[in-house]
Formats: sequence, C-alpha cells, structure tokens
Amino acid sequence: MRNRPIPEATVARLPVYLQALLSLAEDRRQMTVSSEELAQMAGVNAAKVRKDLSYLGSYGTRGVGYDVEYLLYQITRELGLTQDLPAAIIGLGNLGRALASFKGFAERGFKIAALFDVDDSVVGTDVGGITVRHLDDLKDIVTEEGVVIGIIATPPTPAQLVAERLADAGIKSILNFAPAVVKVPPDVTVRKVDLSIELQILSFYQQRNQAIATAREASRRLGTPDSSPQTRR
Amino acid sequence: MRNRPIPEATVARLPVYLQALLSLAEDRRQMTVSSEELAQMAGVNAAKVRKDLSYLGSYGTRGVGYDVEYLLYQITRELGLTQDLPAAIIGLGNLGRALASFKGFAERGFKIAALFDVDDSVVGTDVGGITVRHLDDLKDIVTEEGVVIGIIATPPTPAQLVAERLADAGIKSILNFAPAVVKVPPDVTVRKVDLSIELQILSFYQQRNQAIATAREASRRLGTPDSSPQTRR
DNA sequence: ACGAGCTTGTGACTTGAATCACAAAGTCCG
DNA sequence: CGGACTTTGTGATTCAAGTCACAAGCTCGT
Repeated sequence: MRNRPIPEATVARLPVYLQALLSLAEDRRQMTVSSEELAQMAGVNAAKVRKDLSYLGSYGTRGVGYDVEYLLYQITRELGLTQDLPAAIIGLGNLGRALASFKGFAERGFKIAALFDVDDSVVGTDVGGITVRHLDDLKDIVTEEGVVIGIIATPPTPAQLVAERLADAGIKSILNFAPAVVKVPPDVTVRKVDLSIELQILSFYQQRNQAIATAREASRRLGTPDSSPQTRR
Repeated sequence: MRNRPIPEATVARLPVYLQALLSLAEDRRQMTVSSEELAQMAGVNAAKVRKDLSYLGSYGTRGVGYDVEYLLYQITRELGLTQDLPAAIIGLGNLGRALASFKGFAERGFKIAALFDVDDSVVGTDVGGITVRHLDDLKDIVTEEGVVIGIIATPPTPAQLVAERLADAGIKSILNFAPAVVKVPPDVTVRKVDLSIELQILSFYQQRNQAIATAREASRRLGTPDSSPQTRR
C-alpha cells in the first residue's frame, strides 16, 4: 500500500485530520486516538480514516490506535508543512485585507510574505504589518522572499493577468478567490475558491429538499383514508 | 436521462457554467454556444459539459449548440436562483465584514438580509448598510426576514453553537467558514470552506511536483553517457 | 432536395473513490 | 499463559464519476 500514489480524495482529507489531531495534541489528556474517534472529529467514517492513513504507512497499533504526536508529525511531513511556506496575496480589497490579517495561517504552516496591488492609493500602505507593493515588482520580490504560493484576491477581470505574472515569477501553486477561471501552464496548480459557487450549490440542495418535503406532504394528504381537500390543516 | 437525479459532481459544475454563460450573455455578440466553447471557458472538457447539461434536459440543437439565454435560464431555475435568496452572516470579524460588503452576491442570486455577532462593541453598528444584531435575536429575525441560508464566519470555537442556533431557527443550508467541523441534524446541509485546508492541499502537490522534478534531474544526470560525479554543472 | 459538415445526446467502457468485512496483531486481566 | 476484547490494515466489492466514440439530428450551400 505504502508506495502507491496517494489519491486526491485522501489528500483533501489529510488537512482535516491534521486539524483534529492538533486539537487533541493541545489538551494533553489523550496520547492515542482510534480511527473511530478521529472519524467523529473529522466528520467522516472510520473505515475511510483507516484507509486514508494506510496510504501514508502503518502508523497505528492494533488494539490501541494511533499515537497523536507521531501521526501529527507524519501528516505534517506528508503535506510538506514542516517549515512555514511563504505566500503572497495579490489584491487588497475587502477579501485581500481579511486574508492578510487572518491569524490562522501562521498556526497552520504558512506565512504571508508579501502583498501586492495596482491601486496607487493602496500601494505603499501598511496592511497587517506588511507594506503593499506594486504588482510590477512581483517577480523581484517573489524571488527575494522565496514566495512559493500565490493567492489571487482581485476582481474577476485582472485575475488572468495576475495568474500569468505569478507563473512568470516561477510560482507553481495558486489559490484563486476571484470568480473567474484562470488558465495557466501545465506545471502550475490552481485551486479555486468561489463563495458564490458554494452558495449556489447550497441553493440547489435547499430547493430540492424543499421539493421533496412538499411532495411528501402532498402524498401524505392524498394517502390519508379521509383525503378530501378540506383535510388541509 | 431527464428524470435521473443530478449527480453531485454535476451540481458542483453548474455554477461554473452559469458564470461562463453570464459573461457570454453580457456582450451580446454570441446568441449560441457549443459544448466545446463552454468547456474552454469553464476549464473542463466538452464531453463532460454535454453530459452535465443532458441531465437537465435536451436544451441544445445538434449542429448548432446551446442558446445562451435559454440555457442561462434553465440552469438558474435548476439551481433555484430565480429569485434572490436571503442569507445571514454570523460573525463580523475581518472575514465577516469582507463577505458583508461583497457586491458579487446580489448579481448571483443572493441577498444579505441580516448580520449577527455577540460582541457588544459590534452589535448595533452598521456594516454595508445593515445593522448588526445580537445572536440572541437570530431566530426572530430569521423568521421575520425569511432567511434561508446561514453563513458562519466566526472563530472555530463558537461555530458549533452558532450552527445549532441556525438549525433551531429553521435554517437548512449552512456555509461554514470557521476552521472547525460542525455537527447538525440530518435535514441540514453544511458546506465547509476552509482557507488553510486549501493552502495545505496546494502545499502537498507543490512538494510532490518538486520531488518529481528533483528526481528527474537526478536521473538525467545519472543517465548521461558521461555520468561521473564531477559532471555536475 | 440532397450531401457535406457540425454538434449534440447517450450507451458502453474505464477509472477512481467509498464501503464492507474480516484476518492479523496488539492489550488486558485473571 | 491463555482467552476475551480492541482496533488496525487491506483485499474484495459496490458505487459514482469521467471518458470514449458514434449514431442521430440539424444547417447550409448548391
């Protein structure tokens, strides 16, 4: 099992396990955790946890569970988070600012190393302790600071341009918050996070469940022995 | 095909097609669009587009493509976005504020109808034209305003409590930005968006690709006819 | 009105993920 | 030291998603 490539779906869950393990490690009461407990905390089922962890290696002990600290380290290592990765944020509107001042990154293996914008009224100002630089200086500063991750927090239109500049600066990993699909060279990975899309997906299920509830209600009425129209309560 | 339930994966892509269609509809040059074009814009392949759309019905014309306006309407309807859905944001830290003042929601079928917090220095203030109310008033205001979607933008600790309050207020759809897994009754749908998790997934692939590049580099050196150690350039 | 040329819609197939279920390997207690 | 009890690790199986490939259906030019 050990040498097989780790499935995408598993990679996407590792950070969730990591989060759960961090909270366990914090209150030092529990040295060890079972797949069942971990599954509860992560909101998945136990078999999935075991299979996922088995891709990393045999880090558990039968009859006991997994050593919290050890597993924590192994997942951290597998995700490449043993030292803080420097990231840059491009676009300092509301969202960019919120991201720049988000304290959670530091705890989770990242460091905001640079901020960029094109608006002259923003360039040169200080956001969360870092001076905003002009997008034109991207390549130099990225090289200088060793930035490896780019976070696009611009409006949709400039997103493509920014992605190209990032690729040109040698960045291989991009997180895109702009509501636009960006095209990049094949050696660059982009993940998209779109708030509206998430809401629209919710809307679909909302509507569907409502339709089901309505249908059930209707058939309940029709199904009752006394199913005359006036039965409506 | 028509009556089969729409696959989850397809539902998740419909909003992306919607986005593409909106931009086509804006510049009125193109009345019709082929699966190939749409695929390009959405960043997927054409066969997938056709299969996805076929779940909604036969809305295309062979030899021609899909009518932009008509398809736009059908997807909007399928997603339940024909009228604006009222949403509430709970937690007005940096992220909550950014969301509250995000203009994109209105264009995409949503309306921020209410804001909540527990901090007395925030309750009563005005954010993006809406007065922040205390979390304790949640149920009343949700009923009053007909809110159907809850957006959790609190720190991780209060997230579970907020989710329970939302469920108690009758909300069936929750978008959770807090870095915590929340448990809800089975009739409530939760989608989680976690910025750190997205970055951690990127980190994994970043590291893996780097490892591959390094390995290739090494084998290139070893593979050369003259593979003596000093060949290193 | 017919054939050349597109483009859709979909059955058949392939790939990948989730689930099941159980042997293997450990602990604990009398 | 042995047997009852846990819990892992993983083949085997089922289920969902993605891809292929082509007949069906439409347009347009002649």
